[in-house]
Formats: sequence, structure tokens, C-alpha cells
Amino acid sequence: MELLQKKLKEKRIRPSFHRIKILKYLDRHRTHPTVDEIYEALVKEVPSLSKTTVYNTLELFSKKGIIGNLTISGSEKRYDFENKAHSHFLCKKCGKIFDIDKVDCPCENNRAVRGHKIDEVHLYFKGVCKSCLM
Amino acid sequence: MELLQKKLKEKRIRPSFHRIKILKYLDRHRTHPTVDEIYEALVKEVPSLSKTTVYNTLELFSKKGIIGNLTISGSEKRYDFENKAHSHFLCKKCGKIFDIDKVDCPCENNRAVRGHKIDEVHLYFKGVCKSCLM
DNA sequence: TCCATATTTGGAATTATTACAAACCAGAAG
DNA sequence: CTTCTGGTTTGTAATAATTCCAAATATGGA
Repeated sequence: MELLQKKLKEKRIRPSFHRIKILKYLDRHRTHPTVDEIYEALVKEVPSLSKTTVYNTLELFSKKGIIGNLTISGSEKRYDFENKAHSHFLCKKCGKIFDIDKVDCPCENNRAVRGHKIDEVHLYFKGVCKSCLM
Repeated sequence: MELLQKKLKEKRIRPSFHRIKILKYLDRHRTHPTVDEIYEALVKEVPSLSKTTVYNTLELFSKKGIIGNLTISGSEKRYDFENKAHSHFLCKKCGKIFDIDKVDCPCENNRAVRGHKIDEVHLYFKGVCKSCLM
């Protein structure tokens, strides 16, 4: 918790109660929860929480670079607490998203392609997860 | 046109007027247009076209595997006529999506990872495109 | 031509997200 | 301790994208 506060202060984000709650939730649930999941989970302990705050806060964190965002699902926003480079797997059956250790891929190091400046590289795998296969 | 009809028939999709129109549009506009762009462009020549038909048709094409779909943008559906493996670049300024020739990446050949069965591999670059840089 | 079935329509419902003004709160200044 | 100020949060309304579904229409074969 101290650690998370520090993380916010470093980026000049005032560590308000709600912000810390949300960041802590992301830290403890590395499943790339949806805004709704985060909201529903937290509103139980913090009944005053508004969904707009969750949106605002995640947007702020994302802009300041303390979390990343995924577009793997295509239907709703997903965020990523982890900052080490890694990739993602989406199960098309159950919808779960798994972190995948970084595959060593030359493309990940490109800083430009055809004159376009590259800021982010996303590698997404989609298929059927282990549990859904059984 | 003959070619596109054949493409549909091969996959046992009845080549109706609207379906051919939509497929032809995708073929001629390799910019991954949104549903709305497709609809607005086509409704001019085919005033009876409904947006639901565009959704239905793209979903059908995608299910039958004659087009692919992208989740690069995160805010709306995008489809991909091209069937050769390639990757995509999204400009975060103008929103345009560019096709990028396949980067030779070992990860693209994986058929499984950690026990999950991989059906699709998506490699997305995000940043600022050539024109927006100037 | 008629029938059965596939296709398309159009409007309503749903879901995710954003906009925005009002309310709230915490710390600085007096 | 009170007031002021600006950042934070709320809640509702608006928007945007998508899906649902029943009715209408078109199509190809008998």
C-alpha cells in the first residue's frame, strides 16, 4: 500500500482514497478486469464509489503511464497493471485473458516502421484456453 | 465481381446483392473501415440498405472465415479483407489503420502456448503515422 | 406460379463510454 | 479556526456502438 502510494506520487498523481483502492485492486487482480468488474467489486466496501470515477481514474493512470491498456477483447476496456513487456492470450470461449511471458520477438524492438513512429507493440493470441479445452 | 461471388459460393454463402456489395466494398477499401463508414458509403447507391445488414453480413463473413477482424482500435469493429498474414499499425492521432507487411516473427507460428490452443495471432503497432508526424 | 426458406429491414433494447455541472474535500492562507 | 481554492468525485444525461427480434421481403427450386 505504501508502495502504491509512492507509485502515484512519483507520477504526480494525488493519492486519493479511491485512486489507491482502484490501483490496489488492479495490482491484486491481474486478470485485466473490466471497468464493471472493478466497480462492482469495490463498491461493496466503498459504497460511495461511482462508476465514472473508475473510468476517470483508469484513464488518468493510463495517461500517466502507470498502467497500460489492452484492446484484445474488442468489446470493452481492459487495463494492465504489469509494466514488464509481455503478451496476452484471449480465450474466445470463456473470455478470460491470460498474461503470457514475453515471447522473444524481433518486432517488439522496432521503433518505427514505414516511417510511422511506434510507441506500443501489442502481441495478442486468441484461441481456446487450457481449461476450456478439457 | 465474378471472383467475389465465387469466393462466397465456396464458403456456401448465398451471394445476395447486399452481400456482394459489402464484400466488394471491403475489397476496394483496404483501410479497415468501420461499420458506419461502410454503411454510409453504400447506402448512397443502395438506399434500402440497413445498418443491421452490414453488421449481420460482416459477422457472417467473419464466422465463415472470408474476412478477419481486428481489435486494434478498441472502440469499434474493424474488419480485414486481406487473408495473407500481416500486421497492423494504428495512428493514435488520426485513427487510421495501416497494413504492415508481415514481420517475420517466431511467435506467429506458435500453435499453442502454456496449454492454450492458439487460433489467431495479432500483432499491433500503435503510435503516430508518417503524415501526422509532419 | 407458388412455397419454403433465407435474407433483410427497422425500430427498440442493451451495453459501454463520455460529458458535464454540481457537490465535496483537503490543504494553504489568513 | 475559518475561508478560499483547486483538485476530486458524484450522478445524471447524452452519445455511440452493437444486438435483438419480429415483421416484411426476396430468392431459388418444385
